[in-house]
Amino acid sequence: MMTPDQSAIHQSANARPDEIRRPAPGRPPDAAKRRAILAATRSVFLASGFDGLSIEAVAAQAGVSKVTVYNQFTDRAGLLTALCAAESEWMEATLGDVWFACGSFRAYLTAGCQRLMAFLSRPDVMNFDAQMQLGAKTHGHLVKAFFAAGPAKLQKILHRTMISAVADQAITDAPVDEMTSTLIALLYATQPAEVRFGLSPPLEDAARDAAVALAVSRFLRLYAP
Amino acid sequence: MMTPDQSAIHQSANARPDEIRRPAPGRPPDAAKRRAILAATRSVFLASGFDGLSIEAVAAQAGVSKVTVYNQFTDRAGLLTALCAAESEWMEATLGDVWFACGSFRAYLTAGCQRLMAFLSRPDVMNFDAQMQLGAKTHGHLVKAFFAAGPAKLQKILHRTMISAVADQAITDAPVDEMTSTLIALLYATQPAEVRFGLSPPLEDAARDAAVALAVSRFLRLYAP
DNA sequence: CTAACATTGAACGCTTCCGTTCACTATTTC
DNA sequence: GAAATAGTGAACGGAAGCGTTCAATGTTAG
Repeated sequence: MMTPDQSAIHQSANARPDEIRRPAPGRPPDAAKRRAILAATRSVFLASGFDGLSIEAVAAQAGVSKVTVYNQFTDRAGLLTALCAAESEWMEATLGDVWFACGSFRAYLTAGCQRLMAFLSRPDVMNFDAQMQLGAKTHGHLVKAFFAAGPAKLQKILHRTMISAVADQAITDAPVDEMTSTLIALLYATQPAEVRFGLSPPLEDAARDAAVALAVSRFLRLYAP
Repeated sequence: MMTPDQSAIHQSANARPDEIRRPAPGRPPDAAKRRAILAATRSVFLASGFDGLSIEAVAAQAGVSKVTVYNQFTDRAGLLTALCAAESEWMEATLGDVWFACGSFRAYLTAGCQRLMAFLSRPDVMNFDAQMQLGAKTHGHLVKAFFAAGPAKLQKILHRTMISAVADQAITDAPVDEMTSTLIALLYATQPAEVRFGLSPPLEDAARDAAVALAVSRFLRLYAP
Protein backbone atom coordinates (compact mmCIF):
# COMPACT_ATOMS: atom_id res chain seq x y z
CA MET A 1 0.00 0.00 0.00
CA MET A 2 3.05 2.21 0.28
CA THR A 3 4.15 2.38 -3.34
CA PRO A 4 1.68 0.54 -5.55
CA ASP A 5 2.61 2.66 -8.55
CA GLN A 6 5.53 4.70 -7.17
CA SER A 7 4.40 7.84 -8.93
CA ALA A 8 1.39 8.51 -11.08
CA ILE A 9 3.30 11.20 -12.93
CA HIS A 10 5.35 8.88 -15.06
CA GLN A 11 2.53 6.41 -15.51
CA SER A 12 2.37 6.80 -19.27
CA ALA A 13 6.12 6.73 -19.56
CA ASN A 14 6.26 3.53 -17.53
CA ALA A 15 3.56 1.76 -19.57
CA ARG A 16 4.67 -1.62 -20.83
CA PRO A 17 5.71 -1.34 -24.48
CA ASP A 18 3.88 -4.57 -25.42
CA GLU A 19 0.49 -3.48 -24.12
CA ILE A 20 0.42 0.15 -25.16
CA ARG A 21 -2.82 2.04 -25.70
CA ARG A 22 -4.79 -0.40 -23.62
CA PRO A 23 -6.81 1.91 -21.37
CA ALA A 24 -7.02 0.97 -17.73
CA PRO A 25 -10.40 -0.33 -16.54
CA GLY A 26 -12.60 1.83 -14.38
CA ARG A 27 -12.91 5.56 -14.07
CA PRO A 28 -9.75 7.40 -15.13
CA PRO A 29 -8.12 10.03 -12.89
CA ASP A 30 -9.32 13.55 -13.50
CA ALA A 31 -6.53 15.39 -15.33
CA ALA A 32 -8.00 18.81 -14.58
CA LYS A 33 -7.99 18.08 -10.86
CA ARG A 34 -4.45 16.85 -11.14
CA ARG A 35 -3.47 20.17 -12.68
CA ALA A 36 -5.38 22.06 -10.01
CA ILE A 37 -3.59 20.10 -7.29
CA LEU A 38 -0.19 20.83 -8.81
CA ALA A 39 -0.99 24.52 -9.11
CA ALA A 40 -2.16 24.64 -5.51
CA THR A 41 0.93 22.72 -4.43
CA ARG A 42 3.15 25.27 -6.10
CA SER A 43 1.33 28.13 -4.47
CA VAL A 44 1.49 26.59 -1.01
CA PHE A 45 5.09 25.54 -1.52
CA LEU A 46 6.18 29.07 -2.40
CA ALA A 47 4.86 30.27 0.92
CA SER A 48 5.71 27.29 3.11
CA GLY A 49 8.68 25.44 1.62
CA PHE A 50 9.46 21.74 1.68
CA ASP A 51 8.61 21.00 5.28
CA GLY A 52 5.84 23.50 5.82
CA LEU A 53 3.78 22.28 2.88
CA SER A 54 0.39 21.26 4.25
CA ILE A 55 -1.48 18.67 2.22
CA GLU A 56 -4.77 19.81 3.70
CA ALA A 57 -4.04 23.35 2.53
CA VAL A 58 -3.23 22.04 -0.94
CA ALA A 59 -6.46 20.07 -1.12
CA ALA A 60 -8.49 23.05 0.07
CA GLN A 61 -6.86 25.48 -2.34
CA ALA A 62 -7.30 23.03 -5.22
CA GLY A 63 -10.97 22.57 -4.35
CA VAL A 64 -10.46 18.86 -4.03
CA SER A 65 -10.81 16.16 -1.42
CA LYS A 66 -7.73 15.24 0.54
CA VAL A 67 -8.12 11.61 -0.55
CA THR A 68 -7.88 12.68 -4.18
CA VAL A 69 -4.50 14.20 -3.50
CA TYR A 70 -3.25 10.96 -1.99
CA ASN A 71 -4.85 9.01 -4.77
CA GLN A 72 -3.12 10.96 -7.51
CA PHE A 73 0.24 11.53 -5.83
CA THR A 74 0.56 8.67 -3.35
CA ASP A 75 2.48 10.65 -0.86
CA ARG A 76 3.81 13.97 0.39
CA ALA A 77 7.11 13.05 -1.25
CA GLY A 78 5.27 12.22 -4.48
CA LEU A 79 3.63 15.61 -4.44
CA LEU A 80 6.95 17.40 -4.01
CA THR A 81 8.58 15.25 -6.66
CA ALA A 82 5.82 16.01 -9.15
CA LEU A 83 6.00 19.70 -8.34
CA CYS A 84 9.75 19.87 -8.88
CA ALA A 85 9.49 17.83 -12.05
CA ALA A 86 6.86 20.14 -13.47
CA GLU A 87 8.79 23.23 -12.48
CA SER A 88 12.01 21.86 -13.91
CA GLU A 89 10.33 20.96 -17.18
CA TRP A 90 8.75 24.39 -17.44
CA MET A 91 11.98 26.16 -16.66
CA GLU A 92 14.04 24.08 -19.05
CA ALA A 93 11.59 24.72 -21.86
CA THR A 94 11.41 28.44 -21.14
CA LEU A 95 15.17 28.88 -20.94
CA GLY A 96 15.49 27.31 -24.36
CA ASP A 97 12.64 29.20 -26.00
CA VAL A 98 14.16 32.53 -25.11
CA TRP A 99 16.92 32.47 -27.70
CA PHE A 100 16.43 32.96 -31.41
CA ALA A 101 18.33 34.70 -34.16
CA CYS A 102 18.44 38.48 -34.48
CA GLY A 103 20.69 40.91 -36.28
CA SER A 104 24.04 41.64 -34.68
CA PHE A 105 25.46 39.66 -31.79
CA ARG A 106 24.66 42.57 -29.52
CA ALA A 107 21.04 42.59 -30.66
CA TYR A 108 20.79 38.84 -30.30
CA LEU A 109 22.31 38.82 -26.84
CA THR A 110 20.30 41.81 -25.66
CA ALA A 111 16.95 40.46 -26.81
CA GLY A 112 17.66 37.00 -25.44
CA CYS A 113 18.76 38.31 -22.05
CA GLN A 114 15.73 40.57 -21.86
CA ARG A 115 13.37 37.67 -22.43
CA LEU A 116 15.42 35.61 -20.03
CA MET A 117 15.21 38.15 -17.25
CA ALA A 118 11.52 38.73 -17.87
CA PHE A 119 11.16 35.13 -16.78
CA LEU A 120 13.82 34.86 -14.07
CA SER A 121 12.84 38.07 -12.31
CA ARG A 122 9.28 36.96 -11.75
CA PRO A 123 8.61 36.95 -8.00
CA ASP A 124 7.31 33.42 -8.03
CA VAL A 125 10.32 32.13 -9.95
CA MET A 126 12.72 33.88 -7.59
CA ASN A 127 10.78 32.51 -4.66
CA PHE A 128 11.01 28.98 -5.98
CA ASP A 129 14.72 29.52 -6.40
CA ALA A 130 15.13 30.59 -2.78
CA GLN A 131 13.16 27.60 -1.53
CA MET A 132 15.41 25.32 -3.53
CA GLN A 133 18.52 26.86 -2.01
CA LEU A 134 17.12 26.17 1.44
CA GLY A 135 16.08 22.62 0.61
CA ALA A 136 19.60 21.50 -0.21
CA LYS A 137 20.23 19.69 3.08
CA THR A 138 16.96 17.82 3.31
CA HIS A 139 15.89 17.31 -0.31
CA GLY A 140 19.10 17.18 -2.31
CA HIS A 141 17.67 14.91 -4.99
CA LEU A 142 14.92 17.34 -5.92
CA VAL A 143 17.25 20.33 -5.81
CA LYS A 144 19.67 18.49 -8.06
CA ALA A 145 17.02 17.91 -10.71
CA PHE A 146 15.90 21.52 -10.53
CA PHE A 147 19.48 22.71 -10.76
CA ALA A 148 20.13 20.63 -13.85
CA ALA A 149 17.04 21.98 -15.61
CA GLY A 150 17.59 25.56 -14.45
CA PRO A 151 20.94 27.14 -13.61
CA ALA A 152 23.03 24.37 -15.18
CA LYS A 153 21.10 24.47 -18.42
CA LEU A 154 21.33 28.24 -18.59
CA GLN A 155 25.05 27.99 -18.10
CA LYS A 156 25.30 25.48 -20.93
CA ILE A 157 23.26 27.65 -23.27
CA LEU A 158 25.37 30.71 -22.58
CA HIS A 159 28.50 28.62 -22.87
CA ARG A 160 27.57 27.58 -26.40
CA THR A 161 26.58 31.12 -27.25
CA MET A 162 29.97 32.40 -26.15
CA ILE A 163 31.84 29.77 -28.12
CA SER A 164 30.05 30.60 -31.33
CA ALA A 165 30.46 34.32 -30.66
CA VAL A 166 34.17 33.83 -30.26
CA ALA A 167 34.24 31.88 -33.51
CA ASP A 168 32.40 34.73 -35.23
CA GLN A 169 34.86 37.17 -33.68
CA ALA A 170 32.00 39.02 -32.04
CA ILE A 171 33.92 38.90 -28.76
CA THR A 172 37.51 38.20 -27.79
CA ASP A 173 38.61 34.67 -27.02
CA ALA A 174 38.81 35.17 -23.26
CA PRO A 175 38.06 32.09 -21.13
CA VAL A 176 34.50 31.07 -21.92
CA ASP A 177 33.62 30.16 -18.34
CA GLU A 178 34.76 33.54 -17.13
CA MET A 179 32.64 35.33 -19.71
CA THR A 180 29.62 33.22 -18.93
CA SER A 181 29.74 33.79 -15.20
CA THR A 182 30.42 37.48 -15.74
CA LEU A 183 27.36 37.85 -17.94
CA ILE A 184 25.20 36.02 -15.41
CA ALA A 185 26.52 38.25 -12.64
CA LEU A 186 25.80 41.41 -14.60
CA LEU A 187 22.30 40.18 -15.33
CA TYR A 188 21.83 39.35 -11.67
CA ALA A 189 22.72 42.89 -10.71
CA THR A 190 19.82 43.97 -12.91
CA GLN A 191 17.47 43.15 -10.05
CA PRO A 192 17.83 45.70 -7.23
CA ALA A 193 18.45 44.27 -3.77
CA GLU A 194 15.28 45.88 -2.40
CA VAL A 195 13.25 43.89 -4.91
CA ARG A 196 15.00 40.65 -4.03
CA PHE A 197 13.99 41.13 -0.41
CA GLY A 198 10.43 42.03 -1.35
CA LEU A 199 10.79 45.57 -0.03
CA SER A 200 10.10 47.18 -3.40
CA PRO A 201 7.75 46.09 -6.18
CA PRO A 202 9.35 44.38 -9.20
CA LEU A 203 10.72 46.54 -11.99
CA GLU A 204 8.40 47.54 -14.81
CA ASP A 205 9.06 45.75 -18.09
CA ALA A 206 10.62 48.79 -19.71
CA ALA A 207 12.92 49.50 -16.77
CA ARG A 208 14.00 45.89 -16.64
CA ASP A 209 14.72 45.81 -20.36
CA ALA A 210 16.76 48.98 -20.07
CA ALA A 211 18.77 47.57 -17.16
CA VAL A 212 19.44 44.37 -19.08
CA ALA A 213 20.55 46.31 -22.14
CA LEU A 214 22.92 48.23 -19.91
CA ALA A 215 24.28 45.03 -18.44
CA VAL A 216 24.92 43.64 -21.92
CA SER A 217 26.70 46.85 -22.78
CA ARG A 218 29.01 46.46 -19.82
CA PHE A 219 29.60 42.86 -20.81
CA LEU A 220 30.53 43.84 -24.36
CA ARG A 221 32.72 46.63 -23.07
CA LEU A 222 34.65 43.97 -21.16
CA TYR A 223 34.87 41.46 -23.96
CA ALA A 224 34.63 43.37 -27.23
CA PRO A 225 37.43 42.39 -29.63
CA MET B 1 0.40 39.01 31.47
CA MET B 2 0.81 39.47 27.76
CA THR B 3 3.51 42.11 27.63
CA PRO B 4 4.73 42.91 31.14
CA ASP B 5 8.08 44.07 29.85
CA GLN B 6 7.52 44.00 26.07
CA SER B 7 10.98 42.67 25.35
CA ALA B 8 13.77 41.77 27.70
CA ILE B 9 16.32 42.50 24.99
CA HIS B 10 16.20 46.25 25.29
CA GLN B 11 15.76 46.19 29.03
CA SER B 12 18.98 48.04 29.76
CA ALA B 13 18.37 50.51 26.95
CA ASN B 14 14.87 51.21 28.28
CA ALA B 15 16.02 51.80 31.88
CA ARG B 16 14.74 55.06 33.28
CA PRO B 17 17.51 57.67 33.23
CA ASP B 18 16.64 58.91 36.75
CA GLU B 19 16.94 55.54 38.42
CA ILE B 20 19.94 54.09 36.64
CA ARG B 21 22.16 51.45 38.23
CA ARG B 22 19.45 50.39 40.61
CA PRO B 23 19.52 46.58 40.22
CA ALA B 24 16.20 44.82 39.97
CA PRO B 25 15.17 42.79 43.01
CA GLY B 26 15.24 39.01 42.90
CA ARG B 27 17.34 36.62 40.90
CA PRO B 28 18.63 38.14 37.66
CA PRO B 29 18.13 36.39 34.30
CA ASP B 30 20.94 34.11 33.27
CA ALA B 31 22.87 35.84 30.48
CA ALA B 32 24.62 32.65 29.43
CA LYS B 33 21.31 30.88 28.94
CA ARG B 34 20.03 33.84 27.00
CA ARG B 35 22.98 33.52 24.65
CA ALA B 36 22.45 29.77 24.38
CA ILE B 37 18.81 30.32 23.50
CA LEU B 38 19.68 32.86 20.82
CA ALA B 39 22.29 30.54 19.35
CA ALA B 40 19.82 27.66 19.29
CA THR B 41 17.18 29.92 17.77
CA ARG B 42 19.54 30.85 14.98
CA SER B 43 20.37 27.23 14.30
CA VAL B 44 16.73 26.15 14.24
CA PHE B 45 15.73 29.19 12.21
CA LEU B 46 18.30 28.44 9.50
CA ALA B 47 16.71 25.05 9.02
CA SER B 48 13.06 25.91 9.58
CA GLY B 49 12.48 29.55 8.72
CA PHE B 50 10.07 32.01 10.29
CA ASP B 51 7.02 29.80 10.50
CA GLY B 52 8.70 26.46 11.04
CA LEU B 53 10.67 27.59 14.08
CA SER B 54 9.73 25.31 16.95
CA ILE B 55 10.16 26.78 20.41
CA GLU B 56 10.40 23.33 21.93
CA ALA B 57 13.26 22.54 19.55
CA VAL B 58 14.98 25.76 20.53
CA ALA B 59 14.63 24.99 24.24
CA ALA B 60 15.92 21.46 23.76
CA GLN B 61 18.89 22.54 21.66
CA ALA B 62 19.74 25.29 24.13
CA GLY B 63 19.59 22.82 27.00
CA VAL B 64 17.01 24.96 28.73
CA SER B 65 13.47 24.66 29.98
CA LYS B 66 10.74 25.86 27.68
CA VAL B 67 9.50 28.22 30.37
CA THR B 68 12.88 29.94 30.43
CA VAL B 69 12.54 30.74 26.76
CA TYR B 70 9.15 32.35 27.35
CA ASN B 71 10.50 34.08 30.43
CA GLN B 72 13.40 35.69 28.59
CA PHE B 73 11.71 36.39 25.26
CA THR B 74 8.03 36.67 26.09
CA ASP B 75 6.88 35.27 22.82
CA ARG B 76 7.63 33.58 19.55
CA ALA B 77 7.65 37.01 17.95
CA GLY B 78 10.02 38.28 20.62
CA LEU B 79 12.38 35.42 19.89
CA LEU B 80 12.41 36.20 16.18
CA THR B 81 12.83 39.90 16.83
CA ALA B 82 15.79 39.29 19.12
CA LEU B 83 17.34 36.91 16.60
CA CYS B 84 17.06 39.39 13.74
CA ALA B 85 18.36 42.21 15.92
CA ALA B 86 21.40 40.19 16.94
CA GLU B 87 22.07 39.08 13.38
CA SER B 88 21.68 42.60 12.06
CA GLU B 89 24.03 44.00 14.68
CA TRP B 90 26.61 41.33 13.95
CA MET B 91 26.37 41.84 10.22
CA GLU B 92 26.56 45.62 10.43
CA ALA B 93 29.66 45.43 12.64
CA THR B 94 31.34 42.86 10.41
CA LEU B 95 30.65 44.76 7.20
CA GLY B 96 32.30 47.82 8.70
CA ASP B 97 35.31 46.03 10.19
CA VAL B 98 36.28 44.60 6.85
CA TRP B 99 37.68 47.81 5.37
CA PHE B 100 40.95 49.43 6.36
CA ALA B 101 43.72 51.21 4.52
CA CYS B 102 46.19 49.38 2.30
CA GLY B 103 48.56 50.44 -0.42
CA SER B 104 47.06 51.10 -3.83
CA PHE B 105 43.33 51.36 -4.47
CA ARG B 106 43.47 47.98 -6.10
CA ALA B 107 45.13 46.45 -3.06
CA TYR B 108 42.67 48.15 -0.74
CA LEU B 109 39.65 47.05 -2.73
CA THR B 110 40.92 43.52 -3.22
CA ALA B 111 41.74 42.93 0.42
CA GLY B 112 38.46 44.44 1.59
CA CYS B 113 36.39 42.40 -0.84
CA GLN B 114 38.23 39.24 0.12
CA ARG B 115 37.44 39.77 3.79
CA LEU B 116 33.92 40.72 2.84
CA MET B 117 33.31 37.57 0.84
CA ALA B 118 34.93 35.41 3.50
CA PHE B 119 31.99 36.52 5.62
CA LEU B 120 29.19 36.68 3.07
CA SER B 121 29.95 33.30 1.51
CA ARG B 122 29.60 31.45 4.78
CA PRO B 123 26.85 28.85 4.38
CA ASP B 124 25.02 30.03 7.46
CA VAL B 125 25.11 33.66 6.36
CA MET B 126 23.82 32.77 2.91
CA ASN B 127 21.15 30.62 4.50
CA PHE B 128 19.99 33.47 6.70
CA ASP B 129 19.87 35.65 3.62
CA ALA B 130 17.63 33.19 1.80
CA GLN B 131 15.28 32.91 4.77
CA MET B 132 15.01 36.69 4.84
CA GLN B 133 14.11 36.82 1.17
CA LEU B 134 11.31 34.34 1.81
CA GLY B 135 10.03 36.13 4.89
CA ALA B 136 9.28 39.35 3.06
CA LYS B 137 5.53 38.78 2.82
CA THR B 138 4.91 37.71 6.37
CA HIS B 139 7.62 39.48 8.39
CA GLY B 140 8.43 42.63 6.47
CA HIS B 141 9.44 44.60 9.59
CA LEU B 142 12.19 42.15 10.50
CA VAL B 143 13.38 41.84 6.92
CA LYS B 144 13.54 45.60 6.66
CA ALA B 145 15.80 45.89 9.70
CA PHE B 146 18.05 43.15 8.41
CA PHE B 147 18.19 44.77 5.01
CA ALA B 148 19.21 48.11 6.48
CA ALA B 149 22.01 46.54 8.51
CA GLY B 150 23.16 44.24 5.71
CA PRO B 151 22.74 44.89 1.99
CA ALA B 152 21.87 48.57 2.38
CA LYS B 153 24.84 49.27 4.59
CA LEU B 154 27.17 47.42 2.24
CA GLN B 155 25.84 49.50 -0.61
CA LYS B 156 26.50 52.69 1.35
CA ILE B 157 30.03 51.64 2.23
CA LEU B 158 30.87 50.83 -1.37
CA HIS B 159 29.18 54.02 -2.49
CA ARG B 160 31.50 56.10 -0.31
CA THR B 161 34.47 54.05 -1.42
CA MET B 162 33.66 54.74 -5.06
CA ILE B 163 33.24 58.45 -4.49
CA SER B 164 36.60 58.81 -2.81
CA ALA B 165 38.23 56.62 -5.46
CA VAL B 166 36.83 58.88 -8.14
CA ALA B 167 38.17 61.89 -6.26
CA ASP B 168 41.59 60.23 -6.11
CA GLN B 169 41.31 59.46 -9.83
CA ALA B 170 41.74 55.78 -9.07
CA ILE B 171 38.72 55.09 -11.29
CA THR B 172 36.81 57.04 -13.90
CA ASP B 173 33.87 59.15 -12.87
CA ALA B 174 31.22 56.84 -14.22
CA PRO B 175 27.88 56.81 -12.36
CA VAL B 176 28.64 55.69 -8.82
CA ASP B 177 25.51 53.57 -8.46
CA GLU B 178 26.34 51.71 -11.61
CA MET B 179 29.86 50.98 -10.40
CA THR B 180 28.63 49.86 -7.01
CA SER B 181 26.05 47.45 -8.33
CA THR B 182 28.50 46.13 -10.88
CA LEU B 183 31.09 45.38 -8.22
CA ILE B 184 28.51 43.63 -6.07
CA ALA B 185 27.41 41.57 -9.04
CA LEU B 186 30.94 40.56 -9.90
CA LEU B 187 31.54 39.56 -6.29
CA TYR B 188 28.31 37.61 -6.28
CA ALA B 189 29.47 35.62 -9.30
CA THR B 190 32.45 34.60 -7.20
CA GLN B 191 30.26 31.95 -5.57
CA PRO B 192 29.55 29.13 -8.05
CA ALA B 193 25.91 28.27 -8.54
CA GLU B 194 26.45 24.70 -7.35
CA VAL B 195 27.63 26.03 -4.02
CA ARG B 196 24.65 28.34 -3.67
CA PHE B 197 22.36 25.33 -4.06
CA GLY B 198 24.36 23.27 -1.62
CA LEU B 199 25.38 20.78 -4.28
CA SER B 200 29.08 21.44 -3.86
CA PRO B 201 31.08 22.28 -0.74
CA PRO B 202 32.06 25.92 -0.24
CA LEU B 203 35.21 27.19 -1.88
CA GLU B 204 38.49 26.94 0.01
CA ASP B 205 39.81 30.23 1.34
CA ALA B 206 42.55 30.45 -1.27
CA ALA B 207 40.21 29.70 -4.16
CA ARG B 208 37.71 32.26 -2.91
CA ASP B 209 40.40 34.91 -2.52
CA ALA B 210 41.63 34.21 -6.03
CA ALA B 211 38.11 34.47 -7.44
CA VAL B 212 37.55 37.76 -5.65
CA ALA B 213 40.85 39.15 -6.89
CA LEU B 214 39.76 38.21 -10.40
CA ALA B 215 36.41 39.92 -9.92
CA VAL B 216 38.15 43.09 -8.76
CA SER B 217 40.38 42.89 -11.83
CA ARG B 218 37.35 42.77 -14.09
CA PHE B 219 35.85 45.67 -12.21
CA LEU B 220 38.98 47.77 -12.63
CA ARG B 221 39.19 46.79 -16.29
CA LEU B 222 35.73 48.26 -16.69
CA TYR B 223 36.33 51.44 -14.71
CA ALA B 224 40.06 52.15 -14.81
CA PRO B 225 40.73 55.76 -15.85
C1' DC C 1 -25.42 -4.87 -16.06
C1' DT C 2 -21.04 -5.55 -13.89
C1' DA C 3 -16.42 -4.92 -12.53
C1' DA C 4 -13.08 -1.43 -11.61
C1' DC C 5 -11.51 2.70 -10.38
C1' DA C 6 -12.14 7.94 -8.90
C1' DT C 7 -14.07 11.20 -5.90
C1' DT C 8 -16.32 12.88 -1.87
C1' DG C 9 -17.20 13.97 3.04
C1' DA C 10 -16.58 12.60 7.32
C1' DA C 11 -14.53 10.43 10.73
C1' DC C 12 -10.53 7.90 12.84
C1' DG C 13 -6.11 7.59 16.02
C1' DC C 14 -1.82 9.64 16.16
C1' DT C 15 1.73 13.00 16.60
C1' DT C 16 3.65 17.61 17.29
C1' DC C 17 3.61 21.92 19.03
C1' DC C 18 1.43 25.75 21.21
C1' DG C 19 1.17 28.83 25.36
C1' DT C 20 0.08 28.26 30.17
C1' DT C 21 0.02 26.53 34.82
C1' DC C 22 1.76 24.22 38.84
C1' DA C 23 4.90 23.05 42.69
C1' DC C 24 9.48 23.26 43.73
C1' DT C 25 14.25 24.85 43.96
C1' DA C 26 17.97 28.46 43.23
C1' DT C 27 19.75 33.03 43.53
C1' DT C 28 19.76 37.83 44.52
C1' DT C 29 18.47 42.34 47.15
C1' DC C 30 16.81 44.49 51.15
C1' DG D 1 15.73 36.33 57.84
C1' DA D 2 11.87 37.96 53.97
C1' DA D 3 10.63 39.27 49.35
C1' DA D 4 11.21 38.86 44.64
C1' DT D 5 12.54 36.89 40.57
C1' DA D 6 14.66 32.92 37.56
C1' DG D 7 14.82 28.28 36.38
C1' DT D 8 13.17 23.28 36.29
C1' DG D 9 10.21 19.39 35.05
C1' DA D 10 5.90 17.92 34.36
C1' DA D 11 1.44 18.28 33.08
C1' DC D 12 -2.53 20.65 30.95
C1' DG D 13 -6.27 21.68 27.01
C1' DG D 14 -6.31 22.87 22.51
C1' DA D 15 -5.09 23.37 17.67
C1' DA D 16 -3.38 21.49 13.45
C1' DG D 17 -1.86 18.23 10.44
C1' DC D 18 -0.74 13.57 9.30
C1' DG D 19 -2.04 9.26 6.66
C1' DT D 20 -5.90 6.06 6.74
C1' DT D 21 -10.53 4.14 6.59
C1' DC D 22 -15.38 3.92 5.46
C1' DA D 23 -19.79 4.25 2.93
C1' DA D 24 -21.73 6.42 -0.81
C1' DT D 25 -21.79 8.13 -5.45
C1' DG D 26 -19.76 9.12 -10.33
C1' DT D 27 -17.69 7.51 -14.39
C1' DT D 28 -15.58 4.28 -17.48
C1' DA D 29 -14.56 -0.31 -20.09
C1' DG D 30 -16.11 -4.74 -21.23
